[in-house]
Amino acid sequence: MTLSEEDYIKAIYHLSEFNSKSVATNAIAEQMKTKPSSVTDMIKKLAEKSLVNYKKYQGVSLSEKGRLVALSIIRKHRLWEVFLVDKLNFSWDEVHVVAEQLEHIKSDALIDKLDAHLGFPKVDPHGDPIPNKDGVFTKSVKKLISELPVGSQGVCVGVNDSSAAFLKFLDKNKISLGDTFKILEIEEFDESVTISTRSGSIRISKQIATNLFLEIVDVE
Amino acid sequence: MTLSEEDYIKAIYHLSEFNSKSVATNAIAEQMKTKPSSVTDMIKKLAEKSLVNYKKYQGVSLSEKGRLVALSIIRKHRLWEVFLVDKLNFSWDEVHVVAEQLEHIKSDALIDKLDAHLGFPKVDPHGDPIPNKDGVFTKSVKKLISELPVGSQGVCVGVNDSSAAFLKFLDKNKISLGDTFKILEIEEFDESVTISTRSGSIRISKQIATNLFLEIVDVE
DNA sequence: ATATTATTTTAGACAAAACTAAAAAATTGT
DNA sequence: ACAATTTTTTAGTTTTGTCTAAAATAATAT
Repeated sequence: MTLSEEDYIKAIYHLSEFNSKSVATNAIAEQMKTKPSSVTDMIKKLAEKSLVNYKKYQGVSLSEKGRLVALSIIRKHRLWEVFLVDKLNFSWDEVHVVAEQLEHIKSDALIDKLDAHLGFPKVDPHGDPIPNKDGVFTKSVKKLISELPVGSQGVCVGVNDSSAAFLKFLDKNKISLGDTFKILEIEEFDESVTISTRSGSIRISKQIATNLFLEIVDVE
Repeated sequence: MTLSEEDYIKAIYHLSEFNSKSVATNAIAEQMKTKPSSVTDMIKKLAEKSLVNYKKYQGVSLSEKGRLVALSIIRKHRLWEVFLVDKLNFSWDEVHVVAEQLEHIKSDALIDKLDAHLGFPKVDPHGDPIPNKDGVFTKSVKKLISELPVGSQGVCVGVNDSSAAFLKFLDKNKISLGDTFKILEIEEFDESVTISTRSGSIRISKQIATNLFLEIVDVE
């Protein structure tokens, strides 16, 4: 597989991740920052190799073979992200670009050993699940803290309100994207939530809880 | 820099590492497993970018700029080799192929952090020195144990005699390529040598000492 | 010294992956 | 329903790195 082919497969995977229908040529062109005509050319090549299902003017979808290729690239990408953050002390938001290069390194032994070295992580630093060797993974869901029951656990991946005041609050309370939180208790009276963080547990108001997204795995 | 350009630069560096004269087109073609005509084409491109000094029919040599590019690739290659052996438990002889891919990853921050993570190693698992960011490195020399004075230290990188009997002896005494040895004592009477290994110290006969190569750094 | 051999370069072609411009098909608006 | 618009595909180039075949230069041998 060429580097370029792998990038197309990945793009098609991500574009069909949620709607699961066939993907438009234009959409791929936009994602890949290229022209629709180039996309058509590449799709034909991928169809030749039966990595995608393709009929003229009807868009494309990944074949089962293509889906497994996509998942193996995503597995590599996410494992490298864990490595960069956990072992090399990169921050949460710096790792994507480098991982885009590392994901194309071809060596099964390397990925197996990297996986073991990292302690077989289940999610990457953004809270996204890491597929196993056979492409199996637990889907994750992004939810507001206020929507979650006691006992839930997840990685903080986003905010609803990005006002300076709110970000300042987060900073003061040592809450950063990429942190793992667990819901310990929900106060019936005012719906404030107690969450555990690395540095202890804190109580946050309902208003805060409706502005913080957690990425949850294992919820099915 | 293209992947291909980087490979040519590296090939030219390695071919001129010892004789330091200009390198023949044919030699590069052989190293790169390609045809001389392709080499000429690429050399012209590298000359355009003033990475090499080139005059028709006269061979090529790296410019200072080219030499620094070569050393930065070699730095990356050797750091990754250390990572693969020290952190991922690859063995000595498995790492080269994977490192050939990893050396092309473009990110200064990555290499800096990898270097720190590995504890700023001076040599790779083969005993070859790792250039620093500015391309400075201590040359290494390959010598027989019998040629070295007491106090020398180096990585075992090769054998003179590769008979089954000799290799069996090495195995029995837990001597493997990639091990680091130090010369503790040389017995005047029979020129036998005591060396320290990871698992203690052993005495080897002169015959053994004239059949084991160490790669020595810092001898200059 | 010059004929023979070996090396290196040129010229012309090809495959991969992109592009532009134009044609074909599908979708949308009235 | 059909004209206008949008999307997709085709056709023909371009660039990068390779190739083969042939020409040019250098090295060698008698």
